[in-house]
Amino acid sequence: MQLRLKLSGNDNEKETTAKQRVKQASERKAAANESMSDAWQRILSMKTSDTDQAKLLEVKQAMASGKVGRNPADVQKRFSKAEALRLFKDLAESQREEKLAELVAGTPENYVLVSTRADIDALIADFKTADLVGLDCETFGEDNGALDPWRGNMAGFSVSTRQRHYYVPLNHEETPEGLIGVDIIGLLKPHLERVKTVMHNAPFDCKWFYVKYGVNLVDNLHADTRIMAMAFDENRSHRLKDLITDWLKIPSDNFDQLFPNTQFNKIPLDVALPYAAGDTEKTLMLYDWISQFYSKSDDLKQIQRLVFEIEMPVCRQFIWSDIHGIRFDVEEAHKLDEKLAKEEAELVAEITDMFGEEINLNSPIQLKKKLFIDLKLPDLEKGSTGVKALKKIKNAHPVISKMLEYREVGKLRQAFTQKLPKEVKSDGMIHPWHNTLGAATGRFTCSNPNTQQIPAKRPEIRNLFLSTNEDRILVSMDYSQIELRVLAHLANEKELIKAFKEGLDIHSMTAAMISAGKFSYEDIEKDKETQGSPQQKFRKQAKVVNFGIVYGMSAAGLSNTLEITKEEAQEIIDNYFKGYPGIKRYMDEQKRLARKQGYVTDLFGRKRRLNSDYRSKDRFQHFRADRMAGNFPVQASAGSILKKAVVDLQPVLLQTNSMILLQAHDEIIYDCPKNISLEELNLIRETMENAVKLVIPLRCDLELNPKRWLEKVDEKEWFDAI
DNA sequence: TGTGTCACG
DNA sequence: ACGTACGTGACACAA
Repeated sequence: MQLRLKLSGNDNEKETTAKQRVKQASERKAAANESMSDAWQRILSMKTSDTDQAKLLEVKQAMASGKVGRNPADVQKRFSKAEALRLFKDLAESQREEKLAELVAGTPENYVLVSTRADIDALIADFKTADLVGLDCETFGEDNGALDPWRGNMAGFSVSTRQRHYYVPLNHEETPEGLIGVDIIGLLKPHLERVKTVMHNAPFDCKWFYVKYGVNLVDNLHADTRIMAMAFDENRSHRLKDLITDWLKIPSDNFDQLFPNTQFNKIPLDVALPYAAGDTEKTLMLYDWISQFYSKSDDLKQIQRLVFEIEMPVCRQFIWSDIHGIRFDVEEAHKLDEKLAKEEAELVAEITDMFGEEINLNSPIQLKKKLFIDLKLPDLEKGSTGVKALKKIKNAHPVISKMLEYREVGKLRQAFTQKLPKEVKSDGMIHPWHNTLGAATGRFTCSNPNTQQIPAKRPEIRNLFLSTNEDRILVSMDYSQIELRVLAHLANEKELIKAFKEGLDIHSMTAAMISAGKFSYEDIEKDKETQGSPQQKFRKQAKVVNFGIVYGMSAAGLSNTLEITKEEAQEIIDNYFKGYPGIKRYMDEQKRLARKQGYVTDLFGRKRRLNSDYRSKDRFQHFRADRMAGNFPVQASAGSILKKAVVDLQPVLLQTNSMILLQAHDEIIYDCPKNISLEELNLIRETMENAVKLVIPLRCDLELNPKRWLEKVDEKEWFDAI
């Protein structure tokens, strides 16, 4: 076990100039006159970043205790900060080697490196008696391929039963002789697919096993400790290492510190064993640690139900979604990108012309200088060059509207037409990573790529997403006004409930409310499409208010977005709350609860813990927490309703031969057979609508996109033709 | 690595 | 003294 690190280049080999010789001579003189403690005092009093300062102090201590010493070649020179930092590297390296040696020497008796056929049999025997097995795979690959099962490779995986902890090497540079020619996966597959497992960040391991080896770990996945931890405390780091250190008080090794810039397949097996098997042992321990709390209170029992009845099934469902992926039209994407590139180039030329010089239009610093100093345009947003700020000064100079166009085109290219084709894997599909419990509110997040932020206003990007094949169609179903419906239910706001029950246009309803008697609901409805009418203006404002109120918007905030005075904004808010007194009551109650209990909950018992925010000395932080307290139950309940729907949908998906491909908070994109019947689609729709019983009904809108996302086909025409 | 900007619900 | 709309992820720039 020897890991070698590249040593930095040898200074002596460098050519010495006359100037350097003079400098060295004076340094030698200085060095002769300066004691080490003086040198340290000098160095430590220099202006240094916090991390460097910490490093320097560590070096000073290590030198004092003789752990590290000056390089003989440097002794003649004056001791410098640079030399001290070089010593830190040496120190870190020797500590690392020490640590690795310790790790290997301290490998527990019940840790087994699987290196023979007999070891595999022992593992299988343990599988047969294990109630729960911890599992974790180690991966490697060029260019972040270690995070991508469609590009990288699995070095091996670890398995923990409660008795023993195994590391199974699959693709290490070092192959145990006893495993040459042995079909390890083939032997273990039936057992891996049968045991109940627990993993930390299960989607990662499940995807690797399925994509690389066709091993299905999804169906028997019992628990994901990352999800358990998130439900237990949404406000902290959920890395296994951090959870183990903070909750179980067990120190844990950090891979990057132990193996800087090293791929896992290059790691000697005697080190890989304690490191990898350590992780699965800790995963099991973390599982047990969290589990013991579930019986401690009703709240925690509710959290347990949330995890095992909602979160885990949803997690499993979306692992399949991501593995399946969504087809993407690379060719059309390139064409679109070329078209946009032309537009962009023209805009850049025009803008450069108007600016009189070439600047980087993507640099806020350069743009700020150009607009507010060179062109002396009014700076109304504290130096911001964001869309909002630019729109305000649109009339001050013709270049502004060009800038806005450039921004739009540039964004579309860099974030979508340039980026998305790179995400297409060898199977022609985009495989996003849905993190089913990614947001503190319980909502999903999505990455690589984030399909939740594909432009919705311009159809051309969504149009690049295709149905899986000729026999399948895309279907999208989105909950109509789910957050406002949830708010009406939670707040028990009679007017809002009535409006939803009668199927009224909710924004028009609010418009009538904030017009304070000037217009009735009918007045607004009659003229809401009339360009420039006060009715239309009120409805537009009402839409902003309906959303804003859920976010805990203040008069200042509303005046900003509506570009009205604070007084006018306050009046709108007052009218809103006068019209919907239940909402005011509800929001105040949530704040009160949050301040009293330190948390608020959603319809499913999901919690948002805000006590640390309220402990802050910063009063702004308290107001922020108040807004979160008001917003959380609404956002979280809506999100949880969708998750409950996903659980309820499982038999329906089987029955209708359908798949879920994507999710965007209040919307699900399905892959369905081309010959799916209207009755079957309605079954899916009704399952979503009936996920929970609220005082008002939930409604889902259905859209058929047979070939391309957002390319709508009329329902009636489609079924008549089929 | 942090900041600004902007895409989504 | 000030902040003044919730929740995200991705990119380019600047340090």
